[in-house]
Amino acid sequence: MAEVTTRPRVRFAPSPTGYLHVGGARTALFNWLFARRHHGVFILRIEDTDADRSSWDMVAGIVDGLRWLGLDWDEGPDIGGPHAPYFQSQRLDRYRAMADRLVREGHAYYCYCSAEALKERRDASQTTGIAWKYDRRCCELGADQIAELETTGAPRAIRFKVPEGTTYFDDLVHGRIEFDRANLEDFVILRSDRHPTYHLSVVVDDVEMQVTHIVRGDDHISNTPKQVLLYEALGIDLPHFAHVPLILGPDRKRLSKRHGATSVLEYKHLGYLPEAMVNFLALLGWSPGTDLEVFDTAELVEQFSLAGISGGNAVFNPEKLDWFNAQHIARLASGEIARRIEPELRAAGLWNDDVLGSGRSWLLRVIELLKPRARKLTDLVESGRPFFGHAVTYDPDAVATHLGDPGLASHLDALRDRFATMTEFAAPAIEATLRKVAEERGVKAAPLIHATRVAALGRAVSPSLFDVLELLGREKTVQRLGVAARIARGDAAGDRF
RNA sequence: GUCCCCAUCGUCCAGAGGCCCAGGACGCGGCCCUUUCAAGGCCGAAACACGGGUUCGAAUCCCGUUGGGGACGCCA
Repeated sequence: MAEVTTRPRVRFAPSPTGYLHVGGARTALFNWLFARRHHGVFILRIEDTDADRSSWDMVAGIVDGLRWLGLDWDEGPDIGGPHAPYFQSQRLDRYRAMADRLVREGHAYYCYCSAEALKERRDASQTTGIAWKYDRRCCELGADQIAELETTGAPRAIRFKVPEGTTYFDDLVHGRIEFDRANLEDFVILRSDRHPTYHLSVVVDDVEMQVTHIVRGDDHISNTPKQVLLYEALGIDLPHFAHVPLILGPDRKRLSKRHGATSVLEYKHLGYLPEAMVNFLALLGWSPGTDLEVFDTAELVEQFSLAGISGGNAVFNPEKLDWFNAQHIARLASGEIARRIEPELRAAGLWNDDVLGSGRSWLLRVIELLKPRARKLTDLVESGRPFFGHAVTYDPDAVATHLGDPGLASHLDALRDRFATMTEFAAPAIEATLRKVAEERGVKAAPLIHATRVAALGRAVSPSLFDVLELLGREKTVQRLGVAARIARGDAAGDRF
């Protein structure tokens, strides 16, 4: 089973639920990576046969999610394509025509059993303990019985007539999978309201859209034999199937809302980079076969192969996602980071239009300094606050441990005076000055450094203090040192917290 | 219940009969660096579910058990 023939055509076919969840995102990603890797076509198709919910609004969440991840499609509802429309709800006539043809050719038949009657029989079989399967009642109807039912105008659905025997298909991730058709019932392909069921619509669309590889979730394995039967009845060669394992929550249950964030867009708002999300998702169930793990999207495209997909389900590991995010932030150019956090900085009232001009390089240097310790973009906004804002918010614990000693006040005053008068306010000189002041006053440098950090930023952790002060600038440093001295004395405590 | 899929460290993966007393990564512990916190470097604890085969040899092949997951709709 050759994985790739010529130019593969794959599709991502979500139901319009309003948002793209993590599992769907990974399925879409695998399809996209495969298409891009082999210069094929990635199709976006909306499976909304069930509903009147076929508006573009309903798919907006999914589309936004895909766009955020950078997964672009070559054919789809918004851009059209040679097989438009890409909303199943707009293709109903095709499914009906196909269902009618299957009846005509003897592969399907009308079923007049009502939903209620079916339920009754199903429930009855439950008590006997025998697994329920449609009893084929309508398949065995005589011509006169059918004629009679037709005259009463009874609603009729169309069922596919499952032949005896065995059905198999060669799955690209699982190998050959066989099903005894005795376990398959005559499934409905067209409801009594003439709307298709999933089995019919996927097959019809995949055939018409010339999909060559069906890459979808594991949960579809048991649907596949029914679809294989449909392909065979239609006399059409099977596409390749690749069923990818599901993503599970920490409790090993299928990932769902109760596991927290499941919409990819939520991750955007939590400060994750799309390239990190893509990287993480790609390696959840797939491996390039090497020890490397951090890849940008282009590298992923280059290495992707369906053969590298593993067969078992994967548990979503948020800590590892965080790590990937940190790795990608560290690799991102500061200018790009600035561009991405601008909205957040603006929203937090921390954006100074200055940074578009003369302050630009200063902004980039601040980001450069903060970058290595950020796991999320939101960390950058948070840790950047004392740099961008004017007011300092003092962490009470930091103040208590590092500015709690009133004896510190005079040292801070001395340091402030020296900072105010030293010539070049740059990191090496700042460090030399501080150490000198400490030495002159007979105190260790460490406590003074810690106190100065709290003075400058209001918190006990930060990048190297001397770099921090240089970027903060002499003016703010001196001013904040003054405030800190008053806090140490106990004067200013009341209005600063 | 029936059918199907899966089974290597807590988690994600590598391993396609000897290279494996099992390798990488996250997380965890320790050390180094150091003004704090990260980053980085080094070290460490941590797994082939179980039982039978096959074979000179099995994490790798076969069977069974157990465990986990999925599907059993006129949902997709």
